[in-house]
Amino acid sequence: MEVRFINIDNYIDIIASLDLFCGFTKDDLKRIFSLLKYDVRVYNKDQIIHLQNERCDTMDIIVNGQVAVQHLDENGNILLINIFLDGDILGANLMFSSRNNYPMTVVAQTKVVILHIHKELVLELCQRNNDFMIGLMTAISDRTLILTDKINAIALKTIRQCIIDFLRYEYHIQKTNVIKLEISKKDFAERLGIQRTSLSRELNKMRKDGLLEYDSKTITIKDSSNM
Amino acid sequence: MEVRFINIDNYIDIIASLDLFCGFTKDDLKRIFSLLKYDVRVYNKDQIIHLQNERCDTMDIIVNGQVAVQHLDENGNILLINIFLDGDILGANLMFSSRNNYPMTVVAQTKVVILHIHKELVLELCQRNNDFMIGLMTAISDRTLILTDKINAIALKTIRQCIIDFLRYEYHIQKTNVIKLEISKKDFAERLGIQRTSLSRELNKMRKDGLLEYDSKTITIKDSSNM
DNA sequence: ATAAAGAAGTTACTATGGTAACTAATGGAG
DNA sequence: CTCCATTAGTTACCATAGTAACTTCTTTAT
Repeated sequence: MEVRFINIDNYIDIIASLDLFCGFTKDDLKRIFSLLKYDVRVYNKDQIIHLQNERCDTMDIIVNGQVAVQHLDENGNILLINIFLDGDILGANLMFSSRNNYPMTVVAQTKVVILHIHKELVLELCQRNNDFMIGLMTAISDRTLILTDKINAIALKTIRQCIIDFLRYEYHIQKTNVIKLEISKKDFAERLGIQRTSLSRELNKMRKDGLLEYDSKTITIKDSSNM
Repeated sequence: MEVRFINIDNYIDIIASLDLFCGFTKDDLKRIFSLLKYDVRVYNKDQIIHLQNERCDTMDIIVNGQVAVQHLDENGNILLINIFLDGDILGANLMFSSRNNYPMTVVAQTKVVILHIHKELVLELCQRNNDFMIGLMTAISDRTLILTDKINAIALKTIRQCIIDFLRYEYHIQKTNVIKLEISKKDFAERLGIQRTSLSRELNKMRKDGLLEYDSKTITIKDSSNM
């Protein structure tokens, strides 16, 4: 559970390259960050970065690595909301909202370097630079879309419908009937918030119904007319 | 399906009283709105204000009335996301996000008066007044909380768990075991995204299990230890 | 006051999907 | 290369909740 504290200088190039800071020069950033209202920390894979209900005092920028935001229930069932990557921002919405507790759990998916910027510094950056404010606004607005997409993806749907929606979406992206799975079946199940065995069973049924074929790495759409 | 167009002057007092416009005088507002990048419209109960996937070009302020944001599936099943009231803002997130189609359906719950402000005017107001921008930021941030709350409320839960969560929350608000229902059972079911009959059945089971009593207006918690 | 509409309750039937308890396959680490 | 851990697949069993087709109770409008 090691959390290493790290000097900002090692990361100033990466930070300066983020869209959010495009209105600042490296020297600006060095000066601003010298005010010390930030931490850079390293988290190991599977380490919890923020627990649900934990108070939020910092805006987090992922400098390097992958972070999962997930809903957990009391039995440990997981619904993955989204994976965030290098340059993505977490907690910005909680900084400006009327409540500031993490509504979900944030977990490192890989080794992750995170820049935690304290609230006062965020507000200062907003005042100092309009592009920064607009950038934050966009980040927060996009967050609402991730959440509505998630609701649309899971609400009122059977497992089969979720699978079909996923395949439709991936067909649209990959432009082929042979959909390459970038994630494990286990992770796919978590993404839909269902049991792995239930996913397995439904894929099997769909194969029997002649809708698709699949192996561990791909799903091949056979009959798109009935999906 | 009548949509009446109305002059802003009738509503300038109400608009000026909204938190969002606290940084503007009535004269400021009259001058700004004279630029004509807005509409005021009246919608009747049950009229659709924005359909899912419809493009969003305006930020909507509810001047008067109630509006429901809901997820609909292909069979017409409803999951109510939230009810918005006088002074609430809709679509602000879509204005700043990288995608701008309504992810859900917006329906008038009562007769509603809505101020539709066009994107350019919103951006102008942001530049002109920092309080307006901060106000928008808060509105959008709070929207993410509504959505995460909704996901937490329905994801991975049985009907009984949803009912218990609702009662716990209402107990916390109403501070009595006799929970007054402000909504119909039908609406309650929509809020949980379930069938009305399933809600009915589960309430019945919970009564048989000695957890609660209920009638059309109230639910009385009998055994909070097992909830 | 009464009809008509809407909300609420009931229940038999059924499909969906979670649980548990396995076996089989895959893939790193040493 | 082979162990061990992780991931994947299978299936019997059962609980949950949707569907449909009713009845009964409330409102509301005339």
